[in-house]
Amino acid sequence: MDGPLIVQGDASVLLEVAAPGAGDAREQLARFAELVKAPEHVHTYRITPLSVWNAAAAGMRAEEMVAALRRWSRYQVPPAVIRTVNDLALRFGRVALMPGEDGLIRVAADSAEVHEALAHDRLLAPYFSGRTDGAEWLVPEIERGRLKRALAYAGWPAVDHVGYIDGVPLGLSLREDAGIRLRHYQEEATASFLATGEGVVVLPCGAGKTVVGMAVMARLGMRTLILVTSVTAAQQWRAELLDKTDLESEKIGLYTGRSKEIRPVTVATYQVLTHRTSHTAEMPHLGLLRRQGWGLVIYDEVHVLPAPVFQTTSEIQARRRLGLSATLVREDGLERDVFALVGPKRYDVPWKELEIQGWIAAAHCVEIRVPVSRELRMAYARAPGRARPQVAADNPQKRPLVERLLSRHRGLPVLIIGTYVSQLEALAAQLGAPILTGKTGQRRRDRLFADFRSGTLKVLVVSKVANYAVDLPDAAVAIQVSGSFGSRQEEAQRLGRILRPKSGKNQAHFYALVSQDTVEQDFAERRHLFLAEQGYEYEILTAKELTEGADA
DNA sequence: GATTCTGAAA
DNA sequence: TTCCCTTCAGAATC
Repeated sequence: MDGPLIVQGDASVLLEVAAPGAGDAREQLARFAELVKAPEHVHTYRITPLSVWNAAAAGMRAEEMVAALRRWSRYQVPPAVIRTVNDLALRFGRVALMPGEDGLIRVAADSAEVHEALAHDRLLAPYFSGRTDGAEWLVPEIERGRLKRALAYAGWPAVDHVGYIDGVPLGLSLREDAGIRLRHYQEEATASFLATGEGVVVLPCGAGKTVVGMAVMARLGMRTLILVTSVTAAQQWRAELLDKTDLESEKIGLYTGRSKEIRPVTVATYQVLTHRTSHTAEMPHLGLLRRQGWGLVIYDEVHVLPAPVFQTTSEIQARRRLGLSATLVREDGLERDVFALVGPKRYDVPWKELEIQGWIAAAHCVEIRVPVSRELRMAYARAPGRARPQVAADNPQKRPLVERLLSRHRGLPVLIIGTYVSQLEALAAQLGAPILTGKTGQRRRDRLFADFRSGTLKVLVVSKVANYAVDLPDAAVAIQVSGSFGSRQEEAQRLGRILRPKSGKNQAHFYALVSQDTVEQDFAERRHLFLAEQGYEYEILTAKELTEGADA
């Protein structure tokens, strides 16, 4: 009677963090349930259709999910929850899409009941009004994507056996002679993607997602379109391709605002694809995605894939599609579109596991509750709701704590990260550290990065550029002095800045400074979700405890 | 032709 | 709910 899980009838699951076996329980639970709350002692997970389907797509069976609940549950698992898990997991794959003739695909349910359910679903009616062939529906191939999306929203995610068209052949291979080898998890990720030809591979920052992309390209040997979030990321993909594969430089093209090269391997920004001159104008570059010849489309950072790209993606279901991401979490609720149109999750690995194997650094995460002076408390109370986050963040009592942390980690490279430029500018001036914001020109950026990398510069203050700048050097310590509206993605990015393996003790430190009893504390709690999801424990300290602890 | 600036969009 | 960063195209400048 001391299991770490409490499974409730509404399909929510409570995890008592300190209970024996909590670590193992979480690892198994996280494969098929979604974390929705993560305060100190009891974390709340929810079993959702999408969480179960993604687990099923990644190879987890219904019995394994039920067994995990039974094994770790403190009390008897409610039968309704077992039914829910079984029902959801078994729904995945009850409907199959198969190749047909005359530009049609066949849609088959595996039983009369499922067939009945589909036939009466209003979301699906538009697709099933045409021809049928016995127990199967015949749907035009062009509807393949929209149908899959509708099926996912209707609760019957389809397994797609229609197959893919091959792109124009393109020979390339990884430079194995130069020591470019796949790590075992990269090998597994590549294999699980290639077993189908669509889907998402989830790996932490710094774990070599691009290598998985290149391995897939090499095995397929076809022209490839790679979609990325920024010009810098595009340049990095090209550099990586040149470094790790035998592709010649003239076969790689960059398609951005500046250059419009279309080559056998083309790296394009999402932005250029979705750019339009006015609200109503069409998107002149979106056609790049539809061009003939691509045998593979890679969606880098698929968790930020913009909505218009989904639409076109639904039209190219006959191409192989690989999504790469550090997290499947989206803040806009389009997870189901990623699932239906790019594909389900094919592979992920808990960050903690990579940490144990030494592929990423271990992270010590601490939230420090900073007291709020009377004056600030008054200003906070008077401020209109929308101004409060900034008032709360801009707490002068954070500065001595930052200094404390700096002296504790003297000699290590430290990033001080925040949201509000004015706060950061003041802090940088007080600490005598240089600051990098969006306004900082590329030349100064390069110089700061170089100094930071070489170690002549130990402390760098950065604004939200830290969320975007892929060329920002890694650090061993991150101190977050303000964060925006509880974005889990942001937390993931910022933690990713310190996770690259360290020489010596493979240990990184992440501090979040939060004004006590303000909205900042609520935001922080939401952001922790991401960390807790990956199995990181968050230590919560008061400012007093921090100062006393530092002396010990 | 390359660089730098601008506003708009997201 | 915000603020921030980035990108794009087009125009101006050398």
